[in-house]
Amino acid sequence: MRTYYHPSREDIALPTVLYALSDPIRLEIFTRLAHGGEYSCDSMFRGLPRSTISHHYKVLREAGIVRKRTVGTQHLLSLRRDDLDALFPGLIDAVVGATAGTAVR
Amino acid sequence: MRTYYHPSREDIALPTVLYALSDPIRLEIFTRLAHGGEYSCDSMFRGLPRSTISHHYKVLREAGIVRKRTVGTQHLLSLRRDDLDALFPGLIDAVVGATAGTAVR
DNA sequence: TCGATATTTCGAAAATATTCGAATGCCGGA
DNA sequence: TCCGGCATTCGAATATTTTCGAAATATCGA
Repeated sequence: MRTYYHPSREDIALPTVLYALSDPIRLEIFTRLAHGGEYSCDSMFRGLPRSTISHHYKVLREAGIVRKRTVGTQHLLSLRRDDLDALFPGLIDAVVGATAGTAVR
Repeated sequence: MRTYYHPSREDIALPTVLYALSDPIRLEIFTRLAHGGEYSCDSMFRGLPRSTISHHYKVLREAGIVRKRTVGTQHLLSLRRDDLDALFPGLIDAVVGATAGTAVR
């Protein structure tokens, strides 16, 4: 079973997190995950090349936003809500709330 | 008197805002402004070249985070808190709160 | 062990961002 | 009108990011 690098909680830095969320595709992945549950990578996006999506998963994972585990042949993503809420209280909710408006684009 | 481009409220987009805040220098400018008041550009940073700082001001201004007005020979910066709070409730406070911790780096 | 499925990694091209020194623009006062 | 102070803009070097196709990796089931 394959494992991936995940930063530990104390290595999650705010600028890195903000950067990771500043891309529309990543922001969309983030908001979907924020509504709960784990997603298979495959199930999230169609129409974009796999390698592009994979790149964005990596950015989110290395920023500490997302946790990834492998189950069989699938890779499941979930939000590191526990860590993010502990480090940056209110941030996730504010971002998720902000994307609910029209300003996301 | 010189005027600068400022996006109108409805043109402020979340990814752009998050991007602008994802640079440590800009994040620091942001948090200083978030504590209130207007700052002369000059008074904010010493030790870095003016042109570098000026570049970051521009990014913040064009993202809609900062308002800039010219008074005589000085340029004063202030946070567009009214717009940001209206568009993204809780976001400013969450980011400011997050920088209070050690995770800013 | 072979093939199918799910996803990553590599590599390279194009786009974008950062940094700084030098040159420039704007304003007020002598 | 010329000068000095404050800040921006230009231009160029460097670095980083984004994107995608092709090749590679990992796992499961027949």
